[in-house]
Amino acid sequence: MRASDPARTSTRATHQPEDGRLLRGARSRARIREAARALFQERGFDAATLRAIAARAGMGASSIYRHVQSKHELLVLELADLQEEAWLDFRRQDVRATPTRERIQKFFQSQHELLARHPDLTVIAIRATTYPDSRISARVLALNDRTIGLLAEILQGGRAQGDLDPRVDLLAAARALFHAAIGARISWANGLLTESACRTAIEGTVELLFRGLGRAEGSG
Amino acid sequence: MRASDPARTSTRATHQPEDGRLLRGARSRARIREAARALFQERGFDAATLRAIAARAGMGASSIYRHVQSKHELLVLELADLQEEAWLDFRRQDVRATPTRERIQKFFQSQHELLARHPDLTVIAIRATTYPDSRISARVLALNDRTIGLLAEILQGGRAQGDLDPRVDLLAAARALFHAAIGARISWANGLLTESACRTAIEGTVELLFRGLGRAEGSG
DNA sequence: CAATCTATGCGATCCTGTTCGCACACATGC
DNA sequence: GCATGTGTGCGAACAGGATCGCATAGATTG
Repeated sequence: MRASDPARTSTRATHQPEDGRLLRGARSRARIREAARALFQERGFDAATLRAIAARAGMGASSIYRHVQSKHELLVLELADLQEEAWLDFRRQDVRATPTRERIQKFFQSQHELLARHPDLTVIAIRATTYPDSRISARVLALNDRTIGLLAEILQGGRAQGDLDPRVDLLAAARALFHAAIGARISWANGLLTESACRTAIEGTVELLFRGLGRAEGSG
Repeated sequence: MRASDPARTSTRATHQPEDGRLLRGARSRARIREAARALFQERGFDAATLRAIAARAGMGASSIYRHVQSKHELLVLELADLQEEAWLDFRRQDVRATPTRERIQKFFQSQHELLARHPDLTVIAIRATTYPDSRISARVLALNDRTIGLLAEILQGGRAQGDLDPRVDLLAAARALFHAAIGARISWANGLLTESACRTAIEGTVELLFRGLGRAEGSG
């Protein structure tokens, strides 16, 4: 087997925590991530060359692959951080008693606010999911699933309070919301939608799903 | 200005229709498309090298760029054909009098049947939309919009027959359906969903949107 | 026919993500 | 201290998509 496998974050049981090599590696990883983040922000993902990232991190390009499986992974790491941030942001201001629809809206707002500042994150993450046999693809999908899970959790709360039709498949609903939001963001990233139009579109989808498309007999 | 611009399909007014050069070009394009289609099918998009496509088409790799802007474009051409086929297939068996929900379901079935045979088409098309400054991205989005338009048209018919709540934004609904379907297909392409599970998921989304998420007072 | 323009084709080359083989540093076991 | 194993780094090389400059065949003009 090859020496180090970038997949695992090292630190085997046999190693002392102050192993010089591991410390060095950890510092390198930190420098790489910092360089990547800065360059993605400055030039965008595609224009941020791996060699440029490496240079800013003070190392050769190939060395990056000791710590990361692919360039996409660098972005996925950012995405994970940002998603965490969006969740914290949401949870901080979430009140479980508010109507479910509003809670969902708030969540998308939190997310949108952060994503709007990092145009690449959404789009390149989507791109990553189009390399089906790469491990990065699975990572992104897992992140997505976590977001979908949070949405489902909110919906679940709504059901418990009788806000929602008890028959609907909440996970399916969460997925639909999530993917619709992504669709809107792709349009935004491609310049077909302004940032606020994108937000409005997402809001519209939420309303749509909540109102229901079919004519509810007795509400027309 | 450069001589030939691959963007336009040549044939300027000044040229006779039997201009030998243009005929030759047309034949080359045909060979390229055939080679690309075959290799995409055999090996998948990523494994189908441009040099291999060129070889099978009987020309040098760089010559392809006389006729096409990028490798992605070769796929988009396939996608456009396939979409046309899906529409024809749908229209052939569509009966306007059937309930709207069923018509929508049928449409997705038509589409799904064709896409299931060409795993790359959906996924790589999505990837293409993640290169925001390329022209291919816009082409794919335009194709998507056409599909969304067709869905909206069906919904419109439903509204005319009183099947649907007159207040909903049909375009937004069409978009939501479309993007939810794409989301399911990405999962399918990544092996998280079997083909039939993917179809079921799409059906579920349609049902969901039609039933409506919010509790319709008087239906529980 | 000569001069010119245009559509097509080609090989060399570039760029960039990624892999490879080797070297070095540190840690561990004898 | 020496052999061995492991974590890290590097430069060279590879692969594949894209670009460039030049060549050629056919069309057009005079």
